[in-house]
Amino acid sequence: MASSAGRPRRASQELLQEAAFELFQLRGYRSTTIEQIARTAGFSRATFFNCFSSKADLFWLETDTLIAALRESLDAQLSGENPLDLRSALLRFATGLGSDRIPWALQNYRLLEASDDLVASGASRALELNWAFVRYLQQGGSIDPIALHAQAAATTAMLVSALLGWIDAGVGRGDFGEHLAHALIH
Amino acid sequence: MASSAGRPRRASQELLQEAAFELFQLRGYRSTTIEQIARTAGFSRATFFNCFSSKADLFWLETDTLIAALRESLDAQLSGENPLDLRSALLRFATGLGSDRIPWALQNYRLLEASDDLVASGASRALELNWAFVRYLQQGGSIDPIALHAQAAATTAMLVSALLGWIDAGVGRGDFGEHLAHALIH
DNA sequence: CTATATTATTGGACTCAGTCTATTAATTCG
DNA sequence: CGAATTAATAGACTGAGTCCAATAATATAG
Repeated sequence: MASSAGRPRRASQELLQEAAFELFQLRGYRSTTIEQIARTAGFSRATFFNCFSSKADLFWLETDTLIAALRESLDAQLSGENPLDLRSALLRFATGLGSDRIPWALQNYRLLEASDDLVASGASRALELNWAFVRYLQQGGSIDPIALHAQAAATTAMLVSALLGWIDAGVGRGDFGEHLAHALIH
Repeated sequence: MASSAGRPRRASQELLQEAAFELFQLRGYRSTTIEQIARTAGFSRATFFNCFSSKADLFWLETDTLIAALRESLDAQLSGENPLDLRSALLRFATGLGSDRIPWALQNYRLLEASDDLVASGASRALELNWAFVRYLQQGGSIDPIALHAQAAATTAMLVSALLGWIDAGVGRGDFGEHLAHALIH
């Protein structure tokens, strides 16, 4: 078996992330160096780059799995009998979403302002969502491609806007689905 | 007079930009170093940072003046007698816009994919537009703030989507206003 | 038990962006 | 001519990200 050969793994994304978030809260994202993160977790800088390809990727770890879940949910819709329209499919996914499943990175999204690489990597996540929505709309009725891309982009923007607004609402915020329903016009 | 004292300026943003775009087309954005740009224009790396605070700022120079023009146009609307709604105000601005006034950077927006700092700086331009739209909508009717922010975000996204689609349409593309009218739903 | 293959960890060198400081060069004004 | 002012520059520094060579820890084959 190939998985049990060679020197066993000691480092993991989770261990590094744990150390990183502690330091981020202490000194902020920007002034926390990769060297510090790695050493705090008990590893070397080189090992950090065995687990993550950048400091920003570490930041988005949990968010990426949430996005993957959303994409799977959309795929499941499409392969079902009567797929919902995009708006309804998003609302269904959002309704099941408790405050406790929101990634640390999203809860602390204000950190984004502090660093260029965070903005860039955040934007690339938004673009990934956008492509998923484009594909979803393409499966539905055949619209003018310009309008289709515009609608996907609008949906992405409204989703992100709603998410950040919901997070800003603080601990007393209700269900995300309800909040999203207000934002997703048409 | 303070403007005529001291050593006269030789370097300018325009000179550096000219050299940069030539190199970008030759070797791409990422593999063109600031040192190369500065030396090609006949200056030192240090002087580059007297004119631009980053490599990305150089890229967006013309685009920033276009955005400023749009913002002025919106401000003029708001201070007039009967301000148009946001959609109409954007369409009016877009209609006067010929292919020749599109910045080099936007025409070559595919370079964005090559580099993180370009994505980040592009995203910050989009956010700037978004804030302008938020302010514009706030002057109009008083809507639910969630819906207002969502609509501003949607408008920003549709505008960018339409712009890139229009650029992709190539030399035969018609007026931008017409293209934008298809994308700006509701 | 020993040799070997395999994989993880590490150190170190390198490039480039961006920041900062001190120095030098070119000009105007008194 | 000298002083003040401002531009250009060199050079050192930090930190991200890449790359490679060396080493350490395991499994397995002989």
